[in-house]
Amino acid sequence: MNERDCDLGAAELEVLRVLWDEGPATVRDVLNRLNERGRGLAYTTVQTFLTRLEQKGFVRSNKSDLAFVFRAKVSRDKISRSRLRSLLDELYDGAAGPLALQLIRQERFTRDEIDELQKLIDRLDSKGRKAGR
Amino acid sequence: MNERDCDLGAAELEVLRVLWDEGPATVRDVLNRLNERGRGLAYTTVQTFLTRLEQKGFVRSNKSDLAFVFRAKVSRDKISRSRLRSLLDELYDGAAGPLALQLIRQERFTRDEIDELQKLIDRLDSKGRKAGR
DNA sequence: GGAATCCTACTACACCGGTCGGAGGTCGTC
DNA sequence: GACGACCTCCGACCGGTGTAGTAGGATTCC
Repeated sequence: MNERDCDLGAAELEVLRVLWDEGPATVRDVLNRLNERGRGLAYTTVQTFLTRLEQKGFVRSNKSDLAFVFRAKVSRDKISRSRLRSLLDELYDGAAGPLALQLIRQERFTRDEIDELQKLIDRLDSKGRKAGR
Repeated sequence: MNERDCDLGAAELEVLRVLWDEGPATVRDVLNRLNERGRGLAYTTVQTFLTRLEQKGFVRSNKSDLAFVFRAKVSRDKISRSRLRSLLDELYDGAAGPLALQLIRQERFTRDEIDELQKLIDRLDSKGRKAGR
């Protein structure tokens, strides 16, 4: 679950996202969903991705009535954490500071997100201060 | 400079990092640096990476005295921004909030970084408040 | 001047990820 | 009971990335 991160190609991730967003789905479901989004793929391509995802342990399937139904075995958060970690390691030897600052500077946030961030920073702040002296 | 992001493999990035950290360097310099870090590579492998990086526009070289000297053409920040953006797009359709929260929750920060984060949040906060009402 | 050393250029190869096509089952319908 | 619509399984292809070997020019050093 650590190294596996990079085992996920961009297209495979797209497919996984459909499962996250839509819940359990068949090959055809996923295909339709992707086509709606303008991603033109062949049926068998999607199938390939799903079976590869299953081999890699990101997805599991049950044979239902007519077709296999696939569902995600890993959460978006888990992948996100792992990806984030890789990014930090690859670029900053694991230091989170630079990326965090960049992220806050560069991107936009909602009111709620800002409040939540504020809360988190407060916590860090007080903890740091206590430990620091 | 946008799509190019993914044009950078993990190993290529390692090489680029040496140029960021050490400044301009020859193939041998980079090789030595990587070997010090326990990364065992053949001379020609490093050479391949450097020439590929040059073809892709991430690096440029000048023939100096004996050997070519390579230097980075893109900054770590630029790559970082681009990578971060990809991550956001791939996982959250570009929304920065979830990742920011995760980052702050999951990672550790120095006192200075916390202070800096606090400053940035303050700015967001006041701006948001003004615009919000 | 021949050996050792260093550099560059070119080629090679395997693996992975993105993309499909075809062969061969099952099921509903006319 | 043949046809069409689906589904699954398996194999294939191609480009990119990681990794390296070899050939051959230049420099140095005895």
